[in-house]
Amino acid sequence: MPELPEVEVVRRGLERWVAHRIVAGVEVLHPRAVRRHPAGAEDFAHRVQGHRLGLPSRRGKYLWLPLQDSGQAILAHLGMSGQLLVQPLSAPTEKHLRIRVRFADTPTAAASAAEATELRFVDQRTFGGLSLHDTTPDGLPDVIAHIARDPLDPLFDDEAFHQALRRKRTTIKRALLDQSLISGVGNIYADEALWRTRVHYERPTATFTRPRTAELLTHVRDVMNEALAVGGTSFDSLYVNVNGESGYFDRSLDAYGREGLPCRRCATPLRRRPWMNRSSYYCPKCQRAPRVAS
DNA sequence: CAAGGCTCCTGATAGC
DNA sequence: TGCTATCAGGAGCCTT
Repeated sequence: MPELPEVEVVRRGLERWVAHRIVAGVEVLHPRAVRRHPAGAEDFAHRVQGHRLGLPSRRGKYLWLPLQDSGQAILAHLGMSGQLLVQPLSAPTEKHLRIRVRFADTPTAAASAAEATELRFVDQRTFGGLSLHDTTPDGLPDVIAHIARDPLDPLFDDEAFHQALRRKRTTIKRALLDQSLISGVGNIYADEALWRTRVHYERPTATFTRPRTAELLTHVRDVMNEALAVGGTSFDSLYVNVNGESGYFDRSLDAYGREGLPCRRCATPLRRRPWMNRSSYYCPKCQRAPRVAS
């Protein structure tokens, strides 16, 4: 379940291992992996071939690789289970390999042919994918213009976010997951930030005071930065960095996945509630349910 | 227009 | 043993 910290770990890996390399060829092994590329797999492969990759960027859970001197970028979303792996050419084909990107060069002059690497998009549940898009003057792929800046973006506007919460007629967890208000937050970090702020997931956003919004944003940023520092959250092999390694933040989670376990603040057993086709984990004592509007 | 619900997908796991 | 049901969930799209 890659959210902002996990995607940022992947972005950093791409920056180190594939930036500035020239694409020799692209092989699409599953059409669903390029479903956001309307012209299809063949068109995608053809248009990427021969271009040099620029520095990878990220907004929220989206990341993209600019194609130098083309005004276009390869946009990637990992969905539920997507992985971007930098693998030796000799590595066995993964069971869920969807797209393979070969390069014209080798990473260093000293690297032997056997050590040369390629980029692989592997995705078990096929919610993720790659696509090619024009970029706006500020370098953003045009199809994600509606995605808000994320809380780690220096240009994220805290006051505008607060005002948006005040205007909305919805509840706080829905707002945190609304990528057009704040991007990069998914189910795990939403539950973690709400637990830290002692706020119930169904609190109406219109009740948020400016200090409470500020506190929530601080906790969102803290939990994401702490996760980033240890390589992200991994429950299994579905989320890994570009070298196939797992992160360690799952050991630090206070709410998510802890149904029945004692709250680390007050020892009350945490609860899990079905919510929007997923689950919300919370402490029934620290995070009081809001009074139901009559 | 805003808000909320539906749907895509595969594999692990539980229950019978 | 082998079947079915359930769960994981991001975000585009559809309905209300």
